[in-house]
Amino acid sequence: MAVYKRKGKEDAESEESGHDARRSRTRQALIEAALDLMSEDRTFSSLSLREVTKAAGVVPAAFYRHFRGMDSLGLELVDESFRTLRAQMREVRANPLPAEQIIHGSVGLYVRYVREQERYFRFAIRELFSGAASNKLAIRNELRFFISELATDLALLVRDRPVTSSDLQMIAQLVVNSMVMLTEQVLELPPERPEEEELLIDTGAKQLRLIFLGVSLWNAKPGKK
Amino acid sequence: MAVYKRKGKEDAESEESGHDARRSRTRQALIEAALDLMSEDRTFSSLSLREVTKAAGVVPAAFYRHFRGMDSLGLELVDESFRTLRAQMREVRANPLPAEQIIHGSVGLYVRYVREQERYFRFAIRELFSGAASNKLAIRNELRFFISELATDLALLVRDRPVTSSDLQMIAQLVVNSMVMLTEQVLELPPERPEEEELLIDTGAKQLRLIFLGVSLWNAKPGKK
DNA sequence: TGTACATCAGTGAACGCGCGTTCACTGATGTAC
DNA sequence: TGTACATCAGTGAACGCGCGTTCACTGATGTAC
Repeated sequence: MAVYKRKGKEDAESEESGHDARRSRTRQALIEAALDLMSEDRTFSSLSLREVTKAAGVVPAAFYRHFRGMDSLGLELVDESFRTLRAQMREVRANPLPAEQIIHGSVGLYVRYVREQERYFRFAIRELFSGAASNKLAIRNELRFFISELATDLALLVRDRPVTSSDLQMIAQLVVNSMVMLTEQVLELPPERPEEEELLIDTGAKQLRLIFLGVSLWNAKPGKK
Repeated sequence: MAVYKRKGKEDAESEESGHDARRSRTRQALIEAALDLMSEDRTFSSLSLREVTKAAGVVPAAFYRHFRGMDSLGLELVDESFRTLRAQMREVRANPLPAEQIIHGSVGLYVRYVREQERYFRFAIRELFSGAASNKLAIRNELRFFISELATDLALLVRDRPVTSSDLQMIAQLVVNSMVMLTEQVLELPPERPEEEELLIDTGAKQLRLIFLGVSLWNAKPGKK
C-alpha cells in the first residue's frame, strides 16, 4: 500500500484531464442533471437514481463514486442552493434603509436573481414544502437565518420605539414569508414575460410597503396588546 | 341488454350492503388510504397505485373500477379538500369586522381547523408547491377565489379612502399568503403541542394586525405612488 | 314466493419494465525509481 | 527519459423487486317474470 502525493484540486475544473478533474466533472454533471430533471413538475423524491445518471451521461453504478445515494445528493443540492443565495443576500443587505425606491429596487433585484437561478429556487421551494425531513429542516434553518438577519436590520428602523425582539422576529418572518410566496409566483411564470414579471415586482413591493407602513405604527401608540 | 331501475344512492353509505354501497365504501377507502400515506413526508406523486390499493385493502386492479388512474384520484382529492375548506370559510366570513379580538379569534379557529383536517391541508399545500400542473392550477384557482372574497370584505374597511380594487386584491393576497405560510407551520408541528400551537396563533394574529395597521394608513395621506 | 338470469365490484394471475444495488472489470492517469 | 506498477472513475452485466395495466374469472346483489 503506497501513499502518493496528489495534485492540489484545480480551480478551473472543466477542461482538465486527470482523475480529479474527471471526478468533479461527473459530480457536477450529476448535480446539473438532477436540477434539470426537476424543471417541470417533478419532485426531487420522484427522481430515480438511474434517470439522473442517464441524464448525466454515466452508467448507474458510477453514481456511487460520488454520493452514498439520492439522499446525499439532495443534501448537496440544499447546500449549493443556499451557498449562492446567502452570497446574494449579503450583497443586497449592503444597501441602505428601506425607503420606497429601495424597496421596489430590492424586490426587483431579488426577482431577477430568482429568474437567473431558477433551478435552485425551484428545488428549494419544493423541498421546503414537500421534501424529505432532513432537507426540509435544512431549508427551514436557512430561512430562520435570513429572518434573524432581517430582524437585526429592522431594529434600526424602530429604534425610537419599544419594539421587543420577538416582535422584530415576527415582522421579519412576515417579510420573508412574503418573499417565499413571491418566489413561488415567479417560478410559476412562463419564461420571457417581462411585463408579468414587472407586475409581480410591483405587487410584491407594494406588499412590503404596506408591511412597513404597519411597522411605522407598531407600538407607536400606547395601545399595546 | 336489459335496463334495470337502480336503487337511489343511500345517504348513510358505510353500513350498507349492495353494489352501490360497496362501491362507495371502496372508493372512500382509496381516498383515505392516499391521504394517510401522505401523512409523513411523501408527495402524492410518489405514491404508487399498488400501495394505495394495498392500504385500502383491495387488489390493484380494483382501483380502475373507481378512477382512471392516479391523476384522477388526485383531482378528486383537490375537490374534497376544498369542498370542506370553502364551507369553513363561509362560516368564518359570517363574522363581523376585524377588530383585535376578532383577528386573534379567527386565526385560532383557522389553525384548529387545519389541525382537524390535517390530511387535506397537507395534501393541498404539497400539491400547491410541487404537484402536477393540473392540481397546482386547481389549487391556485381556489386560493384566487378566497383572495377575491377577502378583497370584497376589505372594501368595507377602507370605504372612506380611495383604494383601488387592484390594491384590495394585493392586500388580500398578502393576508392569504400569510395564512398559507401559517398553515405550513401548523402542519410542521408535532401533534399534541398546545403551547406551541398557541404561539403560532399569537404570531399569526400579530402579523395580521400589523398588516391591518398598514391598511389603515394606505392612501390615507396624499403620498400615493 | 321462487327461479333464471343480468350486473358488476372485486379477484388473482400474468406481462414486460425500470428500479437500486453489487461486482469484477477496464483503461487512462499518475507515481516510483 | 523509460518502465513497471498503483490508483480509481467509469463500465456492463446481473440480481431480485415493485411497478402499472390487462384479462378472464367469481360470486354476491338485484331484477324480471
